[in-house]
Amino acid sequence: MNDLQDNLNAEQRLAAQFTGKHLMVLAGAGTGKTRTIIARASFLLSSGVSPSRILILSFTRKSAREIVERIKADLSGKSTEGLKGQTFHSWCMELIQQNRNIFSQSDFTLIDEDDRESCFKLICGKNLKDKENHTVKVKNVVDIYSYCINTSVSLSTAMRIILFDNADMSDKVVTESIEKNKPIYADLIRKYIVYKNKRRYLDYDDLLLIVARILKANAGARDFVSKKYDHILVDEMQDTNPLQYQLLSSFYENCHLFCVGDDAQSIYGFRGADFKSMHHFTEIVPDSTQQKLTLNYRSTQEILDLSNWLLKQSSLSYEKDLVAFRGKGLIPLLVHWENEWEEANDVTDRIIESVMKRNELYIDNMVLSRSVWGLKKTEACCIKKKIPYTIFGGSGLMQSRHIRDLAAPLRIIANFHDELAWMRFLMLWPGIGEVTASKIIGYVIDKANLEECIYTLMGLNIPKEISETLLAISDLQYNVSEAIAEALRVMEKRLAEIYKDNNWESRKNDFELLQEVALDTVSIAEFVSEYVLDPKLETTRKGGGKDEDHVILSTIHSAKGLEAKNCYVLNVSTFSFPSKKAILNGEESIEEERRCLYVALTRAKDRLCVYRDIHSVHADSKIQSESYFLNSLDEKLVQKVVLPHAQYFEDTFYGGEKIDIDIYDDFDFS
DNA sequence: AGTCGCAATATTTTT
DNA sequence: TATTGCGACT
Repeated sequence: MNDLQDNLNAEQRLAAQFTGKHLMVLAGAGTGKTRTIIARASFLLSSGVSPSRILILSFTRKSAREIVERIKADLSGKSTEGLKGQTFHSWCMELIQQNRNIFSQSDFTLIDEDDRESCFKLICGKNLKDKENHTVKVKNVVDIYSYCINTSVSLSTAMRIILFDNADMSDKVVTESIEKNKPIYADLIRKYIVYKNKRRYLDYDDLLLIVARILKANAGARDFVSKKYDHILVDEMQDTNPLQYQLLSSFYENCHLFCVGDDAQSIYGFRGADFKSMHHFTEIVPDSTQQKLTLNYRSTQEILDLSNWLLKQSSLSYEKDLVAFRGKGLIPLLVHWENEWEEANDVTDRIIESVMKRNELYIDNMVLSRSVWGLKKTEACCIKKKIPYTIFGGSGLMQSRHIRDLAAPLRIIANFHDELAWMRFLMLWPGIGEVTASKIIGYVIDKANLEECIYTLMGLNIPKEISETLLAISDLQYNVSEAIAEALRVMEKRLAEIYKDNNWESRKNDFELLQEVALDTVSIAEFVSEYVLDPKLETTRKGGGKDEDHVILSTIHSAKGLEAKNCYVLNVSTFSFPSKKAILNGEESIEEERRCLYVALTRAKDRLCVYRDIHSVHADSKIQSESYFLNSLDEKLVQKVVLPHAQYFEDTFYGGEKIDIDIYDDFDFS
């Protein structure tokens, strides 16, 4: 065979060279998941399978891209032409576009999450109240709708999970409230579906839903599409939701599934991911086999001991007891701080130490946090100490307001029926708010073509830049970069005004980046639909030069699949692992938080630093201190470090139960 | 009636 | 730190 196959251990080789029909590989963290997928791809290619008949799917763009990149790097000799790694969403998008006769969708506009929210806002109107006179939150409506689509649960169930899954309300009260308000939500959702239809919008969920439903219902179509592939390799299987399962079920017959995942790393429950179905894979999928990978190559045993301990505290049994191939190493540090600046300062000091004293690279250091917000102070310290960094996670550049502002006129050119784009674009200009914008849209949306729209706009008493912008870019359909430059030329003055107090200078630089990215696309229409699904700019927020060595600051979610010699996990304190919200949401959410922390801990290869507030053992409430993950931490698992400022507070450390009493109880003030 | 500016506020996580 | 809500002004 070749080197790649020889370097596998027995378990990995068994998986990579599997010759049965379907296989589910249950792989613990760091056990060579990606390596096994690559070896599988390589094995298939060597056995004569054409690259175009192998489909590689993953849940996130990052992991999909990474796998293909690594395959291409590792198999540089072989023909990997046509081998693609996609997200479920981009794959479905492609199927819909390439098979218009099957899926009957043409000339649609794909809308992203923000647009979807705008749609619902439009439908809900201002200050919509429910039967109990609470304001209906648009975000909640979106989440409920999406949860229904992705998991096939009933509206009531979705409402219960998103709205109410809250420990202090009695079940009866919750059920009553749901029954009372259900019609309101049902109505909004129906209106949304009608609205999307009218405007020819598809949202993310529609992409999966259309493909899944049509393939399920139509045997001919199913046969036709599934015969395009021989092998489907699915990474991060634990993040797959019921809708995606249904989608895959259409391929059981004609394709071989090769799925890889780790139940202990399932952290997308909020999107309907259902890791438990991984355990039942052999029951759900006919003709399937299971295979485990248990030997960890990434970390030292001390790091795994702590990670294993964390899972063992759970009431769920994950049956994970990772063993380090590399053997013994350094004990993880548990660093205590008094305030978050001290934490950020210490992290960046340790990074400098790694680079200066141990001659490591910046990229050997990774800082992990539950939320993007939690990285802020560390980012500030990186800037101060001139440490180059890249941030992963959170909303990327394409989500940011100024980019969407500039993209809005381009969207209008691509499809002048795009009401949401009109709304955004028109409201940029002085004197035009929601009401006037709607009025103007009423004038233009039913015109026969774009020229007539622009002509109509010129006749209205509104800022002339509106028609000017559209006119300037209307013949640049096939020169996207130029179109952006032109739109910017007309709009710059206004944008500068809007963002003058909000780092206009750095936003201005983003526009140049946008132009650069646009060079790769052929038409505005293509650019618009492509950037919704795959905003290529998501990780370009850098504090250094282009390909310069850099530290990675990442949310835990975005760090899945990554690893680094030194990992710093921020703020593993009482109020944040698990968060108050998760505690309120009950057992399932708490377990998801636990898995989140598990993912973070298992990223480290050599050195792991876990940070926490020195006051962590004191909690606001009993339930909080009881569920805190590091509560009964075995002291042998970590080495305790107390930062100088926190030392002052160390005496107040109290590990026992906190009892609330009324200190005025003994007095009579009546 | 509609827009704009200011003050208050609440922060997961991703396609 | 970005968004939202409210009140004042056109």
